[in-house]
Order: sequence, then C-alpha cells, then structure tokens
Amino acid sequence: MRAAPVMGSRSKVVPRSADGLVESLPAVRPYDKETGFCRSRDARQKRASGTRYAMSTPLPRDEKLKVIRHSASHVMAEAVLRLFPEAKFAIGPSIENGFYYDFELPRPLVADDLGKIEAIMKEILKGKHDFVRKELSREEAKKLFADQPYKLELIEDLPEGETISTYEQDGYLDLCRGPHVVNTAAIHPDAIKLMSIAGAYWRGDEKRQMLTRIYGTAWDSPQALKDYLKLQEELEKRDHRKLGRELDLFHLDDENPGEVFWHPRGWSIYLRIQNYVRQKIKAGGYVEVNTPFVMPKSLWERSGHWAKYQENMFITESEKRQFALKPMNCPGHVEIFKQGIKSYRDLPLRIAEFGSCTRNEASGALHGIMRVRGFVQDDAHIFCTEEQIGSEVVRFCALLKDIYRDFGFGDDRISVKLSTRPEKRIGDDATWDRAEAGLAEACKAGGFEYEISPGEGAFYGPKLEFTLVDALGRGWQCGTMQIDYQLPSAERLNATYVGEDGEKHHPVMLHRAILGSLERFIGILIEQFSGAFPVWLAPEQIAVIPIAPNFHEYASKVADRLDAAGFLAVADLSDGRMNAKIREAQSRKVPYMLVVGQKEQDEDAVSVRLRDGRQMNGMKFADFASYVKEKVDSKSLEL
RNA sequence: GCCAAGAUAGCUCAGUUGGCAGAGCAGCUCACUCGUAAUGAGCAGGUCUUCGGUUCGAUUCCGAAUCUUGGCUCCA
Repeated sequence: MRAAPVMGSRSKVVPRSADGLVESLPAVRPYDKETGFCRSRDARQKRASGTRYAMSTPLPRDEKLKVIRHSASHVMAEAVLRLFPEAKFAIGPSIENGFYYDFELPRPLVADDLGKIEAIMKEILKGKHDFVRKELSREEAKKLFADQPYKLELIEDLPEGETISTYEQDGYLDLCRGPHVVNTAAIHPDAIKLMSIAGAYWRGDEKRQMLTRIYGTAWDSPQALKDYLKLQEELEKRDHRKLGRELDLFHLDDENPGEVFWHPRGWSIYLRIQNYVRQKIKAGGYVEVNTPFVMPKSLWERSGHWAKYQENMFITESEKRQFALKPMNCPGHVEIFKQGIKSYRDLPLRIAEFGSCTRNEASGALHGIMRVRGFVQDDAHIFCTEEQIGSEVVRFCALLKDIYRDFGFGDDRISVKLSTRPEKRIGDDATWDRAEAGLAEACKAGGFEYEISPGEGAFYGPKLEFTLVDALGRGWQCGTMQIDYQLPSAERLNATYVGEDGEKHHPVMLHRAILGSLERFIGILIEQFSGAFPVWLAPEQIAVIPIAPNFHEYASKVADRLDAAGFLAVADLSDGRMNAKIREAQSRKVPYMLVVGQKEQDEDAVSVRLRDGRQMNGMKFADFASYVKEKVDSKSLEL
C-alpha cells in the first residue's frame, strides 16, 4: 500500500506546468510493456536494481501531491540546517500522505524542535523562492557534497551515465532527481504539518547508522490537511487497543508482553470466528488436527528451524533435553502425515489446525493484538503431487473468497501479490520456474489478478499473499499460499507416499492460511467495524431494557426466550434509568436494544431500537426473533 | 533488538519552579414507578511503574530497569 516514491523517478524534467506551479511530469516513466509495471527505485528496497512497483493509473492530483511533498521535505531540510548547521543529510522522499527526511544531528530532537522547524518552514514557504535545477558531472557533485557523507555514498552508487542533478531553493542545495514545485509559493504554509520523530537505519540496514527521521504531512490546500488530520482522529477512535478495552474484549498485561488475555466478550467473538472457519474448512475437504505446543530440538533441527529461525523461538529445557515452543505448525503436520504408509490415493491430504504458535518477536515489533508473541493461525498444510498444485490453489482461492466475503470483504477489497524467488534460496531454477508459473496460472484461474513482488518469496518456494483493504483504505496481509518442495524432502523431514508406480515419492507441501492469525484478524475486524460488529459476531446481540422496575420480569422473560433461541441477549435489570441503560447499551455497540413496558407486555411484543438509531416499535416477539435469525444466518452487515 | 518520547485512581487526564496528591467518568451505598444516548445525594478509591542516587525532604531532579507509544528492522 505504499506509493512509489518520487525519489525513484529517473525521468528528465521539463520546467513548467500549465498552472505554473508544478513542474510537468514526464509523460512516460520507464515502463515495462510486458508486465505493465513501472520501474522505479527506492532506497528502502535494498537497492535491488530493477525492482518493480505496481502502478495503478495515477491521478494527476496524486502526482502533484508527490511533488509538493517531496519539495516540502527539501524545505524541511533547509529549516533543519538553519537550526543545526552541522547536520548531515541522508534522503527525503515523499511517502503516502506526506514526506520524511533522515538526518544525522548533533543532539536528539525534542518535541519543541518540531514546532520550531515547522515555523521556519512556513517562513521559507512564504518567501516565494524558486526551485532551481542544475545538472552536473559526478566529479562536481562529489566536490559539492564533500562534507556530506550520505550524499557522497548516494553519488557513488549512481549508475554510470546517470544524470546527476541538484535542486536549490533559498540557498539550500540538495542532491536530487526532482521533480519539484517551481516555487515554494506552490506549497501553502497551512497545508503542511510535522508529525513525528523516529529513528531509522541508513538505507534500512540495521547494521548501519541510526538516523533521525522527521515525518511530515503535506497537502495541496489547508482544507485537505484538515481532512487528513480528521481521518487520523478517526483512526485513533477505531484503534483496536482502545476499543478492546472499552468494549471489554481483551487485555494485555505489561508483565507479559505480546500475549493476549481474552475476556468473555472477546472470546465469544473469537470462538464464533473459529467455529465458522472450522465448519468452512470441513466442507472444503480438510481434516482438523492438533499438535503439541512444545516439541524437541531434534525435530526443529531436521526441519531447519533451529538453524534459520532459532532467535525467534522460545527455548526450554527438561532433564537435559532442549525443546522449543512451536513457532509454526508445519513440522507437526508432517509428523502426522508420516504416521502409517500414505498412498497417492490419499492425496491431496489437507491437514488443518488452529495452531497455537509462539514466536519471540522483537519487543519493538509488538502492537496490540495485531502483532503478538502468542497467537493462533488458521493454518493448514496440503500434501499433494506436483500435478495437483494448480487445482489445490484454485480451490483455496475459492474458499478464501467465500470466507472473506462473509466478513464483509468483497473481491474489490482483496489484493494479491505473487512473491517470486529470492536471492537466497534452495532448489534448482527449473523447479522454481515450474512453481512460479504454476502458482501464477492457478491464481488467475482462481479469479484473482495479482501483482508481482520480485524476490520476496520464501527461501523454499514462491508464495501468494492476500491483503485485505479495510474501510479506511489500509491494507492488511492475511491470507497466504506457499509452495514448499523442501520440508517433505529427504534432507528435511522426509515425508513420502507410494505412487502408482509402487515407488516412494516426496509430496509437495502447500502452506496456507486464510485469516492469518485469529488475534490479528479480530484486531482488523475491530478497526474495520469500529467495534460495531455485525449481528452474527456481536458479543451481545440484544439488550432488553425495561422502562421501569415494574417490567423487570417481562424483560427477563424476553431475554430468556431469546437466549433459548440461540441469541446473545441480556436483560438490564440494574438500578439505572431507561435512558442511561440505552446509552450504555449504545456504547457497548449492541445491535438491538429492546425497550419494553406496559404496551409490549400486553401484546407479547418488543420495541426495537437499532444501534444506528432507527426504531421498529411494537414488533411481535416472534417477528423480532425471526428478523434477527435472518440477520445472523445471512451474516448480514446490515442491522 | 535499534532511535525517540512517555508511565499519576479501573478509564481519560490535570498537578507539584522539590514541602501531606486532584477532577470527570466508572465503582459502592441510599432515595426515585421513569417510553428511546447520562436521575439525584453521599461514600470509597493512588508506596504518583520499579530500583538506586542527589537532598533536611523526591511523585517532581539525575541514573538504571521494565513496559507502552511512534518509527526502523522483522512479520501471522
């Protein structure tokens, strides 16, 4: 979900656009006709040359914003230079919603500094300075940036023959390809805001210098900035950590980082999602198993995890033997596959598990319930022949679509990436060719268009990654489908089946998940629905509210009958007044509130207040029950 | 793990230029026969994250640890 950075553009720049404010953009960016991907480079991508980025047709405004943002980063650099004349400059690209610039500074920044820098920026912007482009030779550039080690490194790494250019505004000179606005007047001083300070490794490499990164946001009008800040507020309101506490779904304990304590309401959602998936995969031809949380070092050595994944595993010991908490379920499933003799007639064998995994994630990577150390995957491994890969992938795509749709994510909310062979890999190229081509073809046959992430595959095979796009346009990677020839091989866990020819063969293993982890998926749902879950998932579907203590008895009778009919209904018999009870139920985001008094009691009816404020008064009890049943059964997103 | 910023009542936050710690909401008690987003009154609630240091005195200043947040790296 990242915009292609402007820094990556290699294009020549033409001086002036029609409105005179933004340089015209190159008509054609380097473009690969065969794949339809634009080529651009990005420092974050480890300088892999020829890295390709998918490009959706850019709106002119998007391009304009990129130019504004990139120019704002130069203005910020100028402001920082005024404050810290000895600052060293790294890179300052435009990013989604804004820009950043990385600096090496003589001291850490404090919150006050951001305000100061922003004030200087505004002053610079008001000065109406031109951005002046100059092209120069490599030698000239090196001389010019002699005291800027990061710039020098960038110059060194520019390919032979590359045009080297600088941009200068108000006396601040920076190495840059452009394009930029022609004058700082193109950036409204009230349409920019500095957001935060963060550390970032030079060139994204954790072994290199840690720089100070300042993030800012920039827009083409003060109103656009306001809208953006408002959206940020909206995001805060939806934050699953906040809602998780407010709705009493779960808690996280500071003493036990990265592990979720599910409260009754949260667990109720969890179980319904799990049982839903359980029923779907059963219908999809999977068998469900369960494998141990703790498994011996010897197994992890054979599987390769001990060598490749050890630092992410919690290791424990008993009677001088070492064990590890499982970070993945695959070896366990291979162990099950290996019990007894398998025939080609048993394939494909689809082994599923709600696998409880524990990974020792870096403390800084933890985030609410989205990124934790203990989580459960809706995992499965499909053991099949090479010929069966295609049909299995197609089948998987159908199941995934079906499940995502029930959670409100239609086809237009799913994006797919095909990750191809990485540099460090095992297996021969012919196998990789077959695996990649097969996966690509099956993905299309499964009804998905995909983008390619070159070199992002697992070391043992290519993979498909399925990303959900939520109500606010954010992407969450959930589903995955990976082809693995290695783990079942003789060198690893040595799984075999007897083929038609009577010989032993190694099956191919497909690692796949749809929700990814239940914890993360529920976090996504909380944010997607702002905690207002669809009826079929709501932890409390119906709150029965008597208008006065006289009607407590009728209220509990209504709740009991609804409960017996399989709904999650609670009668609020507390001391409070009706209005307060409605308010409380509303803040618990209960879909249906039943207000009951004399009228309802006389007619065996309920007056329904929906979460969205609508009312359906004087509904017969039986009518209401069937109304809700329909919503639950159809997994309706509507009330 | 790395960089930076934080940690005060169950929650959201105020506060002390170093001198007995504050509010709103939630909780508890009592009263209230009430029709679609807060009835009123009262009570209780904190070793100011932890451990060291400076000081007559530290919640406040300094150091360290733990955790959280925002990034980086990684990733379900």
